[in-house]
Amino acid sequence: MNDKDDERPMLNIQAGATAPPIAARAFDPSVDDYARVKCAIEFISDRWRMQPSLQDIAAHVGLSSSHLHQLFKRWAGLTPKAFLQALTLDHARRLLRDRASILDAAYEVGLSGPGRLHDLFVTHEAMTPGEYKARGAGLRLTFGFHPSPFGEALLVAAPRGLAGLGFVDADRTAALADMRRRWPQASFVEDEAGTAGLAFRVFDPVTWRPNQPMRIVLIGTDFEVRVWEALLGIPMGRAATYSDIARRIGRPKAARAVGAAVGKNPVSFVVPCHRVLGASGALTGYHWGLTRKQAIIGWEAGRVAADG
DNA sequence: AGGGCCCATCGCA
DNA sequence: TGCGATGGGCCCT
Repeated sequence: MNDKDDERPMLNIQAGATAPPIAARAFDPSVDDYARVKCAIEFISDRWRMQPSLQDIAAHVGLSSSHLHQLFKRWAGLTPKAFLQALTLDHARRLLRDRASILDAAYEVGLSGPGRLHDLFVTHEAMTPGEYKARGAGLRLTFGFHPSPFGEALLVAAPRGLAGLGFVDADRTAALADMRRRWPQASFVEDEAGTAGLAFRVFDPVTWRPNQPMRIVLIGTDFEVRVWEALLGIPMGRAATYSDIARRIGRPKAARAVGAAVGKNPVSFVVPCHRVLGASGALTGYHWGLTRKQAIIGWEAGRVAADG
């Protein structure tokens, strides 16, 4: 798949952009610098959920990116980017609290059953093995692009329910190609009006109600479907590790294979593959970009806090 | 063959 | 202690 990893260190050090404000240095650099570093730390702590770029932070404290980078590192001992990641990791670890019992509880309720608070209710069905092997032959899929809190989303609908959800980064073509690759034999028909309602429901938490669950269709191997079903048991605002999922589906040593299956989840966001983390709490990977994973996690943290 | 992994170990501060 | 780096095992496509 096209893994566009947007996690490159984002240091745009242009030759001309490095000149610090000379006037500011003239009187009391240390006090001034301290104030700026403090300001930067507060800024990052405040809005790590949005994953501000180095430039955002620099602009906020009134410095060039490279100057802030150097200054911050000198004072805080690590780069702004590293500091942001530390905050992020700390938050992710908190999400993992009670992760084992979370999956157990979900199982007792019945996967995706009613009773999970603050989440999109989902009923799912898997395609038959024959349908899976056909790679979508004879399957009519409609698709449409719609705005979402995480960039433009591509929704793919099968007659029985939502079959695919992805995101647009550079161009729509790439996102659509990604979906076509999953079911090469299926016919794809653009029907924006047809998928608009689905998109609206998926991304507007106000519309999430147990009495009208979201219907999704899971198309994959046996193993993959079991993994995806297990993902539906992780409540919003919580997280599990790859090995937790492996244990949950009765393959305690298959954590790595679980990782691969999670990565192939066709209905991202609705099947919450973003709630699976490495054992250390690190985010480790996301088909639609790690930054987006972070953004979704942050968005959910905000939702949970909002109606706490 | 090679992954969105994990655990044990081993060096460094 | 607490990290980062490494090596070997593991299991599904």
